[in-house]
Amino acid sequence: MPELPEVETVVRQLRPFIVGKTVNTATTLHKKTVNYDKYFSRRLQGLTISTISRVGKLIIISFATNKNIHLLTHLKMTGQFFLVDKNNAVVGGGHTYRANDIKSLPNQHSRMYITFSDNSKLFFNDMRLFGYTKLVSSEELSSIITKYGPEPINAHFNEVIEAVAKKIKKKKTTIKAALLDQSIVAGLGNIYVDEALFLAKIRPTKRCNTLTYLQIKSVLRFGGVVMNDSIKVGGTTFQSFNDVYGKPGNYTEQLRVFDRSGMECVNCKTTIKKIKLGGRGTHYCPNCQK
DNA sequence: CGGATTGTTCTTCC
DNA sequence: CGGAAGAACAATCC
Repeated sequence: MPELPEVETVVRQLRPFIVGKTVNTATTLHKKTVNYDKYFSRRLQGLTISTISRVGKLIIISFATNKNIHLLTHLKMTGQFFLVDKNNAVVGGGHTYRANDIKSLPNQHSRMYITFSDNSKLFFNDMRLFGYTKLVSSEELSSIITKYGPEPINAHFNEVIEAVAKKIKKKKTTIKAALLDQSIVAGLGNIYVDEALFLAKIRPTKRCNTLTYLQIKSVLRFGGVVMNDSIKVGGTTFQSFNDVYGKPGNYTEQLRVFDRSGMECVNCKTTIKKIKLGGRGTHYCPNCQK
């Protein structure tokens, strides 16, 4: 599930723990996770982490000692990081999508872990194996980043909102599909798209080219609002997302339509409807959203 | 047991 | 060539 706010939460929590640390060993437990890179461990060994950042939902770890190598992580649906101290205790304890299976790591969902020179560890767990942690050059990284559209939470988003709206207006797909397209705007996923469309009073099924510029800009701005609000409380917990300390985010209780099918609309008490759109569960209020 | 599940990428069709 | 739609990826949970 992790969307931009959850990824941002993870990055902020990992940052003080891993920046400045030096990789002693990297252990691959599942080859797919590291993109079948035979030299994954060898390439990471001895590198000192300088920064951890994020573009959309993609996590980027860079190194002071070799500026041409970057560790890219996409959590996809079920990827999770866990920090373990030098005594092998999961920092902060906690739980995951299965309440008690991170008491000792690695466990059956651990796919890769890094042991730092101080003997602390960073685990990457991923039940469904869609996520990855792979090494790329600076050139590869740049070409990957250029494929991402602007983020609605960016302070300068207003300067590009017209251009983004223009792009969306030209499309014939549903507005939901356009908002999920990371090359148009980065960061929104299934949850925050449904939330933003609710606040903008637009049905997810509406075709882009039938919306006004005002409507398109409205839903883009609301996308920024819901993601910013979510970041403030540590993201949304739904099924599998927990922060690196194993705690759930608190935005779940603020969701207005997502996962609320059959419940009353917070505005008008109409029953929230759930449909399938583009293969994704889609939630909306049939009265508020036109 | 059938159907559902958060994201992205590839394939197929037009 | 390009956009749109749907499948595929894998392992669960309900």
